[in-house]
Amino acid sequence: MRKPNRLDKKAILAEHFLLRHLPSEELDELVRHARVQNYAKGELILRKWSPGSGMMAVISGRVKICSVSFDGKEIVLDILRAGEIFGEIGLIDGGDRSADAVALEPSQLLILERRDFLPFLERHPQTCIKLLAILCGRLRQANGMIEDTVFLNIEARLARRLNHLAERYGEERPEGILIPLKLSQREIAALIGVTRESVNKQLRAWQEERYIRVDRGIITITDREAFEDLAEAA
Amino acid sequence: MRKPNRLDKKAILAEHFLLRHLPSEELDELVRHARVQNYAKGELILRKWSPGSGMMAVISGRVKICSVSFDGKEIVLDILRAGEIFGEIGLIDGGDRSADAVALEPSQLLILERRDFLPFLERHPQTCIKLLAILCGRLRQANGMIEDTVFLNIEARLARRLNHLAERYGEERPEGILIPLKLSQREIAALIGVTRESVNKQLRAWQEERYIRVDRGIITITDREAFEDLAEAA
DNA sequence: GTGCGACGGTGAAACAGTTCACATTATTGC
DNA sequence: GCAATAATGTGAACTGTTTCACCGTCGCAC
Repeated sequence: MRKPNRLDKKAILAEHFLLRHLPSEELDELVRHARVQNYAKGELILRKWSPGSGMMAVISGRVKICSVSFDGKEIVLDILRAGEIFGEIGLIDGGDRSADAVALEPSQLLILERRDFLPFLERHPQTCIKLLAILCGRLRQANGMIEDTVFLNIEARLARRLNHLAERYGEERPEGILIPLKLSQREIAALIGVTRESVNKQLRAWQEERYIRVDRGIITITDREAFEDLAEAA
Repeated sequence: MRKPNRLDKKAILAEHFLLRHLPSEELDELVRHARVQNYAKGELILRKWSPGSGMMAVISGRVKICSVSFDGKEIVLDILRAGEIFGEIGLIDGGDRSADAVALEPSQLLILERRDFLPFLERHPQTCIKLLAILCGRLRQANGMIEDTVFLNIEARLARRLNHLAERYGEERPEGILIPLKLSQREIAALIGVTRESVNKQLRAWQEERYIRVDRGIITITDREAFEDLAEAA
């Protein structure tokens, strides 16, 4: 992966939702401070509780935001792809990281430091408001996750999560909607906070019923209707 | 409860964390639009999924933010007192309400509408950034709640929640730290998403062990140290 | 190719928490 | 003050999920 120069960085920033409306000179100002960094597959990008001050944008690759309990259980709060940002909480309140971030693939990130970005925010209320909107989205997602874990059993939770992934990343195929993420059953389990055995049994049952097809870890939802019912009911 | 006049409203707004730094004329501008409304105990203030556009600040009383499952189970996301705000998500992204809000006591709220406040935000980056900080706090809280429900058993979750309440609202007493909220066991159960029976048994066990004292629904943590251990361990 | 570690599959046993049923004690409204 | 209603207390049965133990298979490294 080659090192991007200033123009590349500007193009990346200009494309991002958060900054799309900014005039060229303003972008230049940000670019001067933006840093690009590469991470290997499996590499820890941010560690929970570490002092955090920057925000990252994913240029390429995939990053999971997760948290691990003292006894090794893992919960994945989100999986991010190119064009998405994370670590914005540390950017804004300057507090410690609230979760780990791990590269799921070789990934390239763009890093904006608090000391550079905060003054910028003060001068750009529009950007500030967009950031507010992003945080609102996160909050809605988090609250939904709380409700799901408290209200629903494994079957419904897994169905909902697969539906989410399908909506967000799904690709239409003759046989159904394909989720183009290679996820192990262990990773899927961490997405909803259950054991991989439970996920295994549920996926197997759904394959029996022809609701889904699984091909080397890639899931295709073949009976979309049945699946939405599952996600709505208890 | 008498109706506050313009000066009262201004005083209320001026006191609020979010707006504390604003010059007097700016406050006047907000006051012109701010509305005050009273709610009876148990009254529904906001309904989940309803179109929401305003933000509310609690002037007096107590408000719970909660969500109810199709089969009647309830989860309480937060309990707010005077000086705190809620509904800011609808204010910012204009989306539907993400939870119910219910008055736990006769409560007086101050309401700021999206159409009035959003333009104001654009002209006041400092206020915008403070709002960002508030959302970050909410997000940290929500993520913590997800971790707790996935990682911890009832004992630890309840201990942590009581510790939180103690830190946030607690009053020092000779016999320990008193949590000055009158909460039924059912309400406490909804705070951590379990049944009231489970809460009852746990509270009872802790009383046996002299970790807490309960007097007509008011809890006092008498052995603070033992309690922090409980909250830290699994 | 061979070995090795990760992944997927599966049943039996254990367990945490819920559900249910009912008794007792507070609180509230009239 | 008294009935109605809500809150608390508690044991027994039940159940969804985890834990554990084990097997076979796949993919990759050397």
